[in-house]
Amino acid sequence: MKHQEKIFALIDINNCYVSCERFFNPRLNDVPVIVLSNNDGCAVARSNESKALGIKMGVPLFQIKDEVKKNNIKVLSSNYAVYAEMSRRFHSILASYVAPHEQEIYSIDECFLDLTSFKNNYDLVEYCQGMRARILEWIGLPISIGIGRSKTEAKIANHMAKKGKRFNSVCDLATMDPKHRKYFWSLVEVGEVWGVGKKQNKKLNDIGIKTVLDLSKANPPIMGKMFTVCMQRTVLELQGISCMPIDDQPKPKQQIVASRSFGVKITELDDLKEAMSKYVQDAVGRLRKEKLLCGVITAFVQSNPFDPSVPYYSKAQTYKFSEPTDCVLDLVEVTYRLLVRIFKSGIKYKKCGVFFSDLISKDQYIPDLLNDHSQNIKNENLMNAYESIQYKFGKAKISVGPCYFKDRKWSMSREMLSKNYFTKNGMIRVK
DNA sequence: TCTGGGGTCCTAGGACCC
DNA sequence: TCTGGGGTCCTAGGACCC
Repeated sequence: MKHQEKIFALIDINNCYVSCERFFNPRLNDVPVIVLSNNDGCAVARSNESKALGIKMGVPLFQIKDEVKKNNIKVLSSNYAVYAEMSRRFHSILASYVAPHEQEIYSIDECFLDLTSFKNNYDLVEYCQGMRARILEWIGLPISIGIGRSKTEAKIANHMAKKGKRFNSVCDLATMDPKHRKYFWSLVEVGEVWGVGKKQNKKLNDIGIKTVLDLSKANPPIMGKMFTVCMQRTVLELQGISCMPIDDQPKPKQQIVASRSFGVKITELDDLKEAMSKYVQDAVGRLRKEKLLCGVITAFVQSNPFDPSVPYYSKAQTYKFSEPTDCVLDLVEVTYRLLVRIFKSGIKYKKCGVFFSDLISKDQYIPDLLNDHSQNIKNENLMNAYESIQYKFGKAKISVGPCYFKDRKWSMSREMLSKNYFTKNGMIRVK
């Protein structure tokens, strides 16, 4: 049987966080802009003007402060509440183009669509240009679209759509003349391929595979042996054989992590406790939203790994619950006990956090017959009341520990934060 | 002075079992 | 004297992604 050719599109928001900020503040248009990571640490989004100035992805702000000043680069703290709402709208518009099983929400700013059923009756480039125009008109975000016979090829096509002016932001590798495809691929470094990171890039270069074209010509089983099964799949995907289907129903989470670096160094156990309890409450919020229970909790603390003047301190402790839980009181209490065990005085702490793992679905969990189930019911009532109060009156009204008070020592810095342009119902604020 | 946070998957190796 | 081998599960660590 002939291999059934699939068609995928990868749609992403150009310079996502910068584009979101520009939608609400047009004065940021046509000037260099960067958006920083938490704590105003690194540049995680750059406008094209900033990229042209040579600002690299992930570079710490303090290393580029001269360039920022000289070129009058606009610098913003990240405003995830706004980006998340813009992302929701982006994905929901794309959902209107395909059946539910044909859309995969890959990340905050990326989405795969399976367009196989459109290939015979539509000009795909024209169709995708329509999407682009609609997203720009409806939510003001610029996007790029790559089309390919596999997800990996669609990713490369997306890269080309951004780099090559001739493509006008939509690049279709699936129907491109193979001669042209080969030519373009000879110009793209192999490190651009989805799944090829720094280490593998080097290893590939060492054996003479330098471009996408080189990798596409490799022998899949041999590459599987020399590297991993993932690499084998990547080569096959570049050869037009789709190995990764659309994942329209993401698996339930396997772990939940909540952690932050501190704005200043922390030395006191009490401050760590406050910070930890906030992170636990954040993680519990996500746990309950996904209707999961936590079986294992890990708490960790770290000093600054970049400070060469003191030895790096990093410690973690894990606790397994006899019965999985989503009760914030249990989880905070255990975290405190773990924290006491990993705390060492005299250390300047830079970061701490918690991992929840061994997550199981609340609906499928069968409680131990020998345990007292009445406590679970009490806990659930407590949690519901707790969450209702927070929703109605704000998080600062009730919490475990004083962690939602403003201006805690350990709070992260966000000195260049834009407004929250949305209300809690997702409406745009007018004032 | 100042360096993000939240994830997934794969592999190798050890323990254990029959 | 000769001393198997296949399977599973778990964990730590690595690599990668956005």
